[in-house]
Amino acid sequence: MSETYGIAELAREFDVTTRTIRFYEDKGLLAPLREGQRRVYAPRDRVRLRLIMRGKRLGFSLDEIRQLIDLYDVDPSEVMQLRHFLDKIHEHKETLVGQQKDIAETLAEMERIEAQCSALLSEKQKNRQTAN
Amino acid sequence: MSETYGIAELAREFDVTTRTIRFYEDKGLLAPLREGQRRVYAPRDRVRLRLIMRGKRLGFSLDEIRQLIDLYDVDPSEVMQLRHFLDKIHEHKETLVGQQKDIAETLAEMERIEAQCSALLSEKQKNRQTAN
DNA sequence: GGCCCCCTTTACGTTTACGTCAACGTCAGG
DNA sequence: CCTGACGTTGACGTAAACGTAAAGGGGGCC
Repeated sequence: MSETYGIAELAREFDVTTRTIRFYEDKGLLAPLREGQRRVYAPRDRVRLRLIMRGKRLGFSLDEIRQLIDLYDVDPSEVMQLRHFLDKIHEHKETLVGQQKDIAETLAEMERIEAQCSALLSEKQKNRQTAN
Repeated sequence: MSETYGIAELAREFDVTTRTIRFYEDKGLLAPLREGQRRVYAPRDRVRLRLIMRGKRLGFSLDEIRQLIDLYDVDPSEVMQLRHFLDKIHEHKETLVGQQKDIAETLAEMERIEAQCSALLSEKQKNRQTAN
């Protein structure tokens, strides 16, 4: 029995508004089934939503995110575009590797500043000790 | 002799428009000197611009980026806020580590898909071989 | 002097990613 | 039957991050 979800349920789980979820549907990022009017979300929609959130945390636009998650369910029978598909993956990979580098650099600097700052702090402490 | 730069010069180097650079100034991310009307950028402004671009690649808002680069030139004499300062650094570090995780996951999936896809492609090639 | 290039400010336009009503349907509980 | 929770579409509002056009100053050079 594949589980299903209501829109409010997903909204709560991912800490977004229902408006947001509908917006993503408008933009073609989600395509839930309908029960009459009401949207019914399958597990795959939930997975997609998780991917969307992850993409957002990495600063991608909804358009880029759509391209990204479309990579997850390409029809392998249409191999006509397989090369092109691999190219897109390479693009994304390069972007991500670039981000890894940016993060590593930034983290290094953060820790440099942090160390410097901690040193200053502990020196202040020592001064208070000797002042006693 | 500390080198200086014109706005167009920096714009070319970082591949943004002059409008963008002025916009960053409006938002308090840059504060170049003036020679009459004209903006004159020192090396530290150039460094800041580089930090801005890096922040953007990581998906931070200009506001977050301003907070980030403000961390780089805090006055160490004002140790009153040293604790608070360390806290901010920790926040940023956590965000970055989270992003690292997100990227690692995404990259892993990309490579999974890629491998799967490559396998399919080479199989196609084999079929063409046997068809000959 | 005329042209070109770089610079300036002011101001309105645009895209993205939603927020915020409004106005209405549906179903369960009291 | 009424209320309240949850859902729907549609339309307008908004903040961020610039783009773009208008209107002009100043300098170099041929």
